[in-house]
Amino acid sequence: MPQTSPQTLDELLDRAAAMAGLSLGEIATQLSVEVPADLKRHKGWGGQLLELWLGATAGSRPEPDFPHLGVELKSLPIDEQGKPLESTYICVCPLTGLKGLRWQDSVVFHKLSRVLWIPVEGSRAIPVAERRVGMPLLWTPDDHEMAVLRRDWEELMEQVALGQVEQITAHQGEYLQLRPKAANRRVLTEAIGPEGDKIQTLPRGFYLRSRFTARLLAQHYL
DNA sequence: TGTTGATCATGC
DNA sequence: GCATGATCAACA
Repeated sequence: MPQTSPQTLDELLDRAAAMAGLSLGEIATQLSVEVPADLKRHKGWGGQLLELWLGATAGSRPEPDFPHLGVELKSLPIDEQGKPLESTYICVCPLTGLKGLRWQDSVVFHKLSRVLWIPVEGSRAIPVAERRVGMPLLWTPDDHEMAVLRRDWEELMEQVALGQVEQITAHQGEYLQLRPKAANRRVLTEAIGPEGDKIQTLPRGFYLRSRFTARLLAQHYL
């Protein structure tokens, strides 16, 4: 089924729809991929399985998974009630070279402009191979969502630009939050300091709160 | 029990 | 180290 990249949006959506109802084990078998016993040491396994099936190409580049279609793919782990179990990682947060950076030029804006959400059962009570894939949802933020995302982004980025990145907490932001994004707490990257100087700090990433993705799923599926 | 801060794997 | 894919697990 997979490997080649979908040429059109319809082709992508068809492939995604064809996955709905299948278990991760069934998909893995068709792709000749081994299923890990748990995800403790394979945290991105599910997402990468979906990428492989759907023919995503972007790899680790900071661009949408399907560049020619302008579509970002996100797997969304859900519980037995269909509610997201986790926040959703979007992209790293730039910490330097921020002069003149506008919302509409940001990676967050571009990645969230069109997202193909694929719910996947994520409860740890369900063996990984038995977790089922749900109906895909192609989503574009409506005006309200976009306005809130923009406000969150602008508030966070203003603090970053002002050298206050280390004062930012994951409590901030209504839909978007800024949290550590690194292999571990010893990782350092360059950022702007309080005096406009250069400092070394933990890399941060933008995440979508699960209460936001929960709202999104409820709106479109209920 | 929900969230925040920390962590794991991989490719380049 | 940075960017991708995320989930883990301690704590409020």
